[in-house]
Amino acid sequence: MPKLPPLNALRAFEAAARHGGFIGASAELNVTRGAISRHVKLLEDHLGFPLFVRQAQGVRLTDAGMQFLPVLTEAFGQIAREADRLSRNASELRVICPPGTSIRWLLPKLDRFQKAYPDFRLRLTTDFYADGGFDPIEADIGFSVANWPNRSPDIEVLTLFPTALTPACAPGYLRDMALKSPEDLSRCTVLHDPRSKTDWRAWTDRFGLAPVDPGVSQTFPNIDMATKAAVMGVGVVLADLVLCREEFEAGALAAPFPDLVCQSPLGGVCLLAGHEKWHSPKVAAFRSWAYDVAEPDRVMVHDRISALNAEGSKA
Amino acid sequence: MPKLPPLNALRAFEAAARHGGFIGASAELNVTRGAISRHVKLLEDHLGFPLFVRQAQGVRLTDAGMQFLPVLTEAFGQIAREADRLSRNASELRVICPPGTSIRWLLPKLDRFQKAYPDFRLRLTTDFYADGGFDPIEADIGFSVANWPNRSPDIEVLTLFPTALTPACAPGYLRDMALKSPEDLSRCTVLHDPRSKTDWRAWTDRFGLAPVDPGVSQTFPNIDMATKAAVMGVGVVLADLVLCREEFEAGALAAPFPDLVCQSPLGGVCLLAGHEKWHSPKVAAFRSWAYDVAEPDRVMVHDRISALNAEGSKA
DNA sequence: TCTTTGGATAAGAAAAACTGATCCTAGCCA
DNA sequence: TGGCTAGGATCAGTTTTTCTTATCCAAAGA
Repeated sequence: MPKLPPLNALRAFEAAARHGGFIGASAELNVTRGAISRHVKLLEDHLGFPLFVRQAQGVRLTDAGMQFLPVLTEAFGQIAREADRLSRNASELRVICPPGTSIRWLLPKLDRFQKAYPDFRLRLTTDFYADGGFDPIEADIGFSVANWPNRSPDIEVLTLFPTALTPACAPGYLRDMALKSPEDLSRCTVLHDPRSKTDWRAWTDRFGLAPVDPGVSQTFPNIDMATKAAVMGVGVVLADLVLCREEFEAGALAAPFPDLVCQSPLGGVCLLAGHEKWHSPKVAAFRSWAYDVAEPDRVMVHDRISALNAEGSKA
Repeated sequence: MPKLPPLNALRAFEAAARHGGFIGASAELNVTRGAISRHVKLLEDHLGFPLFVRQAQGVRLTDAGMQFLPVLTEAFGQIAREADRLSRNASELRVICPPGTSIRWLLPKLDRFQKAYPDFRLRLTTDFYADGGFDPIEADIGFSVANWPNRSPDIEVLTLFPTALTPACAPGYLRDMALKSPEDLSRCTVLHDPRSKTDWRAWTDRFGLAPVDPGVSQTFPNIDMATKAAVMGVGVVLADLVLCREEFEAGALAAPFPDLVCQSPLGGVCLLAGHEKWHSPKVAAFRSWAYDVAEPDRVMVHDRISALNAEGSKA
């Protein structure tokens, strides 16, 4: 096994050869001429043959030096490029998040993340099947629900906030339809997203009600569109207190049965990633940030649920 | 232009990754575990991401580390192999020498060179047109004559000894032919090598003689064969006092006209090489050795010529 | 001849790398 | 359960390396 010459001397020689002199190399490496001179001499002593011919006006490569240079340039270049690529990769945080959670919760907060961690370049995809995007496998961290079935065992999970559900519609719609009791929902238009059939069932089950069998229902590709339709007065949506928090607080959505709040059987919104990625610095930074940012939502849901429980036991 | 990480740290990481642990690396690099640990940490800090996952029973490469390792191994390998190749190359001394000079002068002395410089592996070729040998252009140093026409100007030359010529033949031949004066040569068989026609002419010119026009002449491919034929009593050769020194001293060759010694117009036997090779350590070693070894021959020819000059002016 | 360019060199200062000792953690084994 | 072991991390102190600063020096050009 051939032995490796002193590496810093190799670098000094490579720079000197590339610049055609020690002065150029000393500028590139931020050292003095003397340092380069000593490095080159050391390397020549190590190799046992000269790399430069010393002339009055500088140096000229020997044949051996001429043969050595391209090998070094290429080798160092490969190392530098790969190190750079890996660094870029490490500073790029690839997040995958379903469209509803993304638009209604994550996106409005992301600029705060960028301010807090300006070194990370965040790439978000909301489309698990995107062509032009990145493979979900390649993502560093993803948003999901806590009780997703068949979760691989070495995946780490952190719940950001529980999913608390209650029917909601535009205030005008509520007035027009005169919604007094859950049975009145049969007269309404129910606005679905792909998850909400299970959730409606959980909601009726939770409060011992008959399944809701509306006259009209519409299905939207995600929770955001269903919610927007509800705000426009199209019908009733099973709203997430957190994801629809803004609409509730602005009065754009009203809850006809504010006491009938249940949690989703799929669990709350959570972050998840494989063990190694989970503990990488960039993902650790993101999840700690996300957990902090979700604090008010966790508190809000918690307070609401406890208040209802207290009221229920009091009644 | 991507920046190069600390090179010694890279080497430490590469060794550690290859050995699957810091202890193996510390053995390979002859340092302690702690040194490897610090190097790896330094590199991780520089890159901004971890290369190893630390576990109770040692370390495991991260994805990034796994991607980095083969690049480093390959780059370091290329450097080490090329350095090794160049070192071997530098220790190989390629000498080109005409057959006569080679057999009659150089070869008998070469074992002394090997003893003096055991690190050099000497490759000698006597054939400028050899197929299996090496290109004369690739030779490090060559033997020639000092006054070769059209010599390229940046070629350095060192004359080892002058070429002093006088006719010579076996003592029996001399007796049988009763050689008394140069004119008697016309009765002899003259033994030629490719150079000797010019030299005969120089010899006759030098002493104001008519050109030798022998009844019989034979031509040999090199001076060694012509000399051997002369020793066998075939005819007369224009002998070089140095190259035929052994035969003269052993009495195998006799000079019919010992006072008629001239120097070759082509000059003495010399070493030559391009400027750069000339000053390389291995060639410098060889030529200084060769010059020393040629000392007795220089002295012998010098003494002989001065003696003749003194005698000539006295007469 | 004098100046400029570019490298070589040496002494001392600064930085780095290394060692040796000690600490720490997780698995292992009785 | 607790000691044992393997393998790293860390720290203080020392050794080595490396760098700088300040001269030299040689050759080319003005």
